[in-house]
Amino acid sequence: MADQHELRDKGLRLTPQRELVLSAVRELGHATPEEVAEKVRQTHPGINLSTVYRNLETLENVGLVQHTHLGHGGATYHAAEELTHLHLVCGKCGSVGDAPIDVAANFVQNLADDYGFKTDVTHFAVYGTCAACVDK
Amino acid sequence: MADQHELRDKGLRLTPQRELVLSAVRELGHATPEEVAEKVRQTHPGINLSTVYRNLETLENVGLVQHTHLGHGGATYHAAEELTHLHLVCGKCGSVGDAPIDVAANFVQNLADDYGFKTDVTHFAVYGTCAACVDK
DNA sequence: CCACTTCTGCAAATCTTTCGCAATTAGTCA
DNA sequence: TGACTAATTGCGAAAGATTTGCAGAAGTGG
Repeated sequence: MADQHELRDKGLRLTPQRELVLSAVRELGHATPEEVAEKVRQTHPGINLSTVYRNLETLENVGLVQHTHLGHGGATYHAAEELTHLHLVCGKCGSVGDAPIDVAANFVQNLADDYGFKTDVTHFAVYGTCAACVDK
Repeated sequence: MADQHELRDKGLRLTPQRELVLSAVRELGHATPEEVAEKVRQTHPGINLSTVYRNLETLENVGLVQHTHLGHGGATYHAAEELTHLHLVCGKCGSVGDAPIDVAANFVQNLADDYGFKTDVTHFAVYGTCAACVDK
């Protein structure tokens, strides 16, 4: 019911596919369109990949989900309310770690002060080498 | 001649295509493989896109160029010696601004201290809204 | 229940990047 | 300089990801 309201409040139609895509994103935390589709197929086997793509886009337009680039081609989707962390992508092992956005507070402030740039800290991935790989 | 040395010192063969790809990257500053190819075609019309991709990869392996993800699918290449800035990508107008890496020094330090994560600050783009678009 | 508009499924089209292969070419050495 | 060997190029095909056009199906408001 909550779902129904939040989707319809945004002016969207309430379709099973749409609901499932949204809840898949919420359950998965990080997820590529492919992964979302796979998740949705558990309860709705016939769903088409195009539908997943379109719904992710639609949900993003109304602000319920957001995507992040973790480096390669593919985007990764998150539920909007869960976007309280940034991603630390290790170039060696490929792991994706999280860190609270607070660690970037200073950085964001610098960019705002010096360049008038309003940083969307949840939208970019941070590249580097994770602790485990640094030790090697 | 300087070029010849730097390429051969890395154990690479000196082909016209290779040299042209490298100088195209240097002249262009930021460039997608497609843009590099276009630039190279000005003096070497027959060059194949595959060759550009392969040379970019090769040059990256020996450290003469590097790529950055500015958000969408495509990678953007830079000459290694020019990588002294990070990229501020505006989600509204699509502009790509530069900022010296110093503005991130604090941020990088935080990640190192708290997570043992060694950040490659030149490899990621920073997303947000540029000053011009914020004002609107 | 009807009419209207949005969605979905499907297939084909794009776009970008990678691969296999045969022909070409740079670099090395006699 | 003339081979010889391995790296490199061109080309076409292949692969992967995302988008688009359409016709039919489904939700929405009246």
